[in-house]
Amino acid sequence: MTLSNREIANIFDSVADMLELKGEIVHRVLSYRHAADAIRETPRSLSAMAEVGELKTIPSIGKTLEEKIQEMLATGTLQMYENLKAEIPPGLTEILHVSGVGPKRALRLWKELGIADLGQLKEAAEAGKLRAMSGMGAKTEQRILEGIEQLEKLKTEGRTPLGVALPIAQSLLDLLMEMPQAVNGSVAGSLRRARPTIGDIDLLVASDDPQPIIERLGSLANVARVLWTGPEKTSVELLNGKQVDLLIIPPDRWGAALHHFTGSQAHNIHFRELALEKGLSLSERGFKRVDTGEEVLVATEEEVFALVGMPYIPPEIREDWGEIEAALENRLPDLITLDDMHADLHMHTTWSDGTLSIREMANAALARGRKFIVITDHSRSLGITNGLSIERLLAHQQEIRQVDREMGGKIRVFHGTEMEITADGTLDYPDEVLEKLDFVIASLHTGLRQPREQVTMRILNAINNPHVDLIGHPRGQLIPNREPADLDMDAVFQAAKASGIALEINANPHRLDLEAQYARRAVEMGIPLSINTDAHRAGEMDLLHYGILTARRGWVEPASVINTWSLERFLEWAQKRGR
DNA sequence: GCCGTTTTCGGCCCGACTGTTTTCAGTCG
Repeated sequence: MTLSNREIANIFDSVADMLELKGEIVHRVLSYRHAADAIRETPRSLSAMAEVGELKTIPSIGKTLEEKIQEMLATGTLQMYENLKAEIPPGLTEILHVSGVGPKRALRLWKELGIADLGQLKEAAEAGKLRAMSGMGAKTEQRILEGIEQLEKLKTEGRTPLGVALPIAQSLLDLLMEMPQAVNGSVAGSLRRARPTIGDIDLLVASDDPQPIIERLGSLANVARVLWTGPEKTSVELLNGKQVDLLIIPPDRWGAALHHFTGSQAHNIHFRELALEKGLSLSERGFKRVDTGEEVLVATEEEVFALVGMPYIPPEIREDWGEIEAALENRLPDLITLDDMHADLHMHTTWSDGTLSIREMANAALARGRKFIVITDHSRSLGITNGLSIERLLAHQQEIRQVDREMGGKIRVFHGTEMEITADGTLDYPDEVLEKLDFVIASLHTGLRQPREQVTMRILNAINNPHVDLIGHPRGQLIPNREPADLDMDAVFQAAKASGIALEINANPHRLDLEAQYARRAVEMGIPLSINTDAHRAGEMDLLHYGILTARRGWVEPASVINTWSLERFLEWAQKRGR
């Protein structure tokens, strides 16, 4: 059984933890961590890359780690890891992830108190045994207990989906920006980069008078308690348990601060190295000339980039996935925006599990400026959604044609389906039915936990059917708690490329599927993408921007997305696909 | 362990906060 990318990344992270506990130099530890992160963000399978000798094209993978990956692929294990596990109790790496416990403390907890896992740490802290150690007091003990609580909560609840955090953050920020002292404001952190899930909500406000703004946040209705407050920052916990960190920045330092707190950390490190090459040391407070020590304040992010000699890099792609090199060479992508979109090719009505009629959905789409839509109710085998029998599918078409006529050309309404790829891989409607439809989506909703070969075979079968135009939410993940299906994405992309089919970026914030790195790979291979809301009610049509954010993270330009095409071009493309 | 128009060795971002110190190590983002 070949190890997956995820499993290999997890082993590298464990190795990093154990090396850190052993007191290994920090840069060696970081090499393993960076490699683990890079592997998680790699859209191709390591085994396929190993076969063609391309492992070293992954950033942070050099000769040594390439060999270790090859060893894992060949043997299913890593001897070095096994040796480390014999030396360091594996449970000890768990307590390394408690906030307030680093490698030094973890090691001392083990050696001096015999604590080897999270449970033992909790027990000892509750019994007040930690404060006996030199350098540890009651406060540290308390902080560790809170850290354990936080970690346990994260395990049960998972991270916060973007679609939950962003509206909360934006509404809090709007309230703070009503203050006369607030000059400028932004969400920051992974939320501004639009990662699919985030930890804490980071807010930045520019002002010369922090206190009133800090007090305002603490007094808002959905704030449960103030966790901590200082002269320029504060942390609060919302009623829903989410933590919000607010930082107030002097307006003349805004650019540097916003850049710093947007990250990612990897982007910042790389960017600062470049700044140093230009004799500039960059921190969240601004630049400093290395030779004279003179401060150079930057009020806008544009100036931050300009001082290091590059154009503005949009926040969504600041992950150190090559954006800095691209900026230096003036080949940043012209990222897609919401304004580029004028079609939605995936939505449901009361014919299956939607809440509005075809007519109501058409009007809702028209009100949002869409020029054409496809009604794609579920197919017959998905009984729980009231999926359409062939007879109902044909009646469905009649009503759609009627609504399309009624709309008088203000918006075009087409007839499609979101057809099940059933558990045995057959498609839910025969070809002679599919060829009557304007547009066919095929999706997996069942059997997502099947073994890799089986689930991949099913999706390839759909891709290879000439009547299928789009694979809906290809990986089947649900954010934050359902993992994607174990698909061989290299095979999926190759088949998609060969068949000319499109792949979806499902805009629903619980899906965001394809995720950014896969979207980017698809574009690189010349596979068309389609960004759709999968709306079951009118309001869900307003979630389109999450799909746009995801596409932007994947370096997607408008031309790669069929929803940006003219009606004529879309129809011509769909015609060519077997009908 | 990675990486390279100041390359194959010697670097590897930067500052703030915390608690327990007696001048700073450890941790965090």
